[in-house]
Amino acid sequence: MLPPESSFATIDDVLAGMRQRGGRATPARRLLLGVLFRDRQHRSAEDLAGEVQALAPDVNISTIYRNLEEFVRLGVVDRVYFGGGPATYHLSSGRHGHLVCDSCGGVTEVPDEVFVELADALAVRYGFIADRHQFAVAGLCADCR
Amino acid sequence: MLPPESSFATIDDVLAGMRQRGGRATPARRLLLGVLFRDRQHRSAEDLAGEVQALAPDVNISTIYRNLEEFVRLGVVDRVYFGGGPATYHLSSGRHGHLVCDSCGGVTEVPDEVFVELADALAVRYGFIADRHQFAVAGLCADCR
DNA sequence: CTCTATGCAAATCTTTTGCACGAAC
DNA sequence: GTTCGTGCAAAAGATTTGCATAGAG
Repeated sequence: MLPPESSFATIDDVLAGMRQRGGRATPARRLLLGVLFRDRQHRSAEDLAGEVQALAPDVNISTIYRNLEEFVRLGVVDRVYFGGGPATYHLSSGRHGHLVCDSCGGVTEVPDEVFVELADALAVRYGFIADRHQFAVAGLCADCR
Repeated sequence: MLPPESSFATIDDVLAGMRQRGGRATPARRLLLGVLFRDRQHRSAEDLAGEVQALAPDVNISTIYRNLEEFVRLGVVDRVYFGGGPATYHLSSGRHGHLVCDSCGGVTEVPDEVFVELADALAVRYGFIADRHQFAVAGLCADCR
């Protein structure tokens, strides 16, 4: 019943997946994937662009956006919106939720199990299928309250 | 233990609250409150501006933003961010969560009870105090799946 | 050689801000 | 009369798009 975990374990896996769809393995994609695989934190498109540009200064941010979009479609990357700020992206790893602190902006990842009960209740009572990759709860973290 | 429900039942209640803080009861505020009280749906600042401007065409959208900000601070209005779109605002009514459909964009309000269990679990296990006015879960609604 | 991806610039959309004037108290 | 609120215009931040060209297959 659970949807499968991402089947892309390496950068070349992803690029192979893109080629199957008629896409191409470009240096910009390789670099962006390198940055995404190197560190699984939640980063904005601008952050990611900065890290890619440290390696290849003329990769444009519009290329970053276009490729992130593509990776999200492929299921390689999750996009999560926190509050009003920019979207954040991270490698689609184990299903998890996000606790976003309104005060310090910090993000805590919490395992999926915590949300199972809620997700089931929503399914049963409202016929609503929660997207478990996008769970984000706003509030105050332990440090800030 | 539960924080109190909003103590502003009418437009004049709110304006009185503003005066206590050294603020003023202006026509623009009265109109915006009128629009907010008339219909408790979730609307963007632009939507609200449109409805106010139908009554007073030269109320500027920056005034709408400034007043919404003020109302949020006062606890009169809740601001909720859905996905990447514009923030939505609605009168701070009974505590509730939001189910946002990724497909049709519809918003379903669900009573707070559904989230109590999760909020308690987050508090106990992570020391995280969830903001119950901002609960928003993304997924697919009953109609769209 | 073909067609996709990229760089660059400009456009779009949402929200915020500076400033001078008008209005509430 | 003060001080706060407003309109207007401009700025700011995030993201998207058009177009000509470079480059992957």
